[in-house]
Amino acid sequence: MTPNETLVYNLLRQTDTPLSAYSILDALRDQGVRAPLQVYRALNKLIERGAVHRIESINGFVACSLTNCGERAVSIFMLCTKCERAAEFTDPAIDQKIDALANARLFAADHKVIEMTGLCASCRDS
Amino acid sequence: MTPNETLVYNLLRQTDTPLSAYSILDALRDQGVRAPLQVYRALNKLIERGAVHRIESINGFVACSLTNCGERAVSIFMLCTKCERAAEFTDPAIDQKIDALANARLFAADHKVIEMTGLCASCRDS
DNA sequence: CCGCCATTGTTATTTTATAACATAATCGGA
DNA sequence: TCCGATTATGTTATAAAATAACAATGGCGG
Ligand SMILES: [Zn+2]
Ligand SMILES: [Zn+2]
Ligand SMILES: [Zn+2]
Ligand SMILES: [Zn+2]
Repeated sequence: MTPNETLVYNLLRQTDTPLSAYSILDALRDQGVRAPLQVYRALNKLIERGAVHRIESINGFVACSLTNCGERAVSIFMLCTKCERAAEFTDPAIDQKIDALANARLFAADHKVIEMTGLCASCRDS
Repeated sequence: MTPNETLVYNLLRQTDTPLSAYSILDALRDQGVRAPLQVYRALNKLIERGAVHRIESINGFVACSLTNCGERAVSIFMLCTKCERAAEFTDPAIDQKIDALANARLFAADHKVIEMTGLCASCRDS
């Protein structure tokens, strides 16, 4: 892991809310990260190796909170619109059903995304 | 449906590849649409009523190809990276399993996204 | 006719991501 | 050791996507 990747990864692991690339940049500016590309390059490498996930629906990035999240099964994210926390899960049964749907259509999937937005358990009653 | 919404919706129905808001703008410029906001406003209204879907992973928009796609079940998109076509499906069993996962976590979902990228049936052999 | 409200139009700005190019560090073989 | 290739970095500029702020229009009910 290169220095820039380490900086980005350690920052992401400290939070359970997705960060935008530019907020990562701001947070790391005093540690030598000065340009968006430095952040995006680090993020892309981290994503490639499964250490970080991109949250498509909010243009954010989170560290993977599961072990061995590599391409085994799709990650399912629950994104709270109030506290902004992201919770990551996998569900082999759902994954298998999605694969079956793709196979039935002869679609060769190389990346799968499942995201939900709504209110988390602690935000829904308050 | 307002004039701008009609323009955007009719354009989206003519294609099976997702369009970006700015390519919609370009296509409708000679019909009086001049600013991004006119497109985004129309898109938001169309999305609200389920006539159009946003494809999160590519910042694109497609007309719904199913009947009564309203909030009943989640839409599942297969996005070909070669021909760029988007195919939309629903699968009640998958939808039910995702709801069960959310319920088990006490998460109140108001929007669900499932997207796959890869090669479609016709592009994978060629 | 008048006030209300939804729709539209316009300019400017913010946010997100990449292009293009230059530089430095690393590493393996001649 | 020297060289060439690859990999990582840094920098500036630009493209792409989305929204803010504000003004003007156009029905429509009273
Ligand atoms: Zn993960
Ligand atoms: Zn919450
Ligand atoms: Zn649909
Ligand atoms: Zn295809």
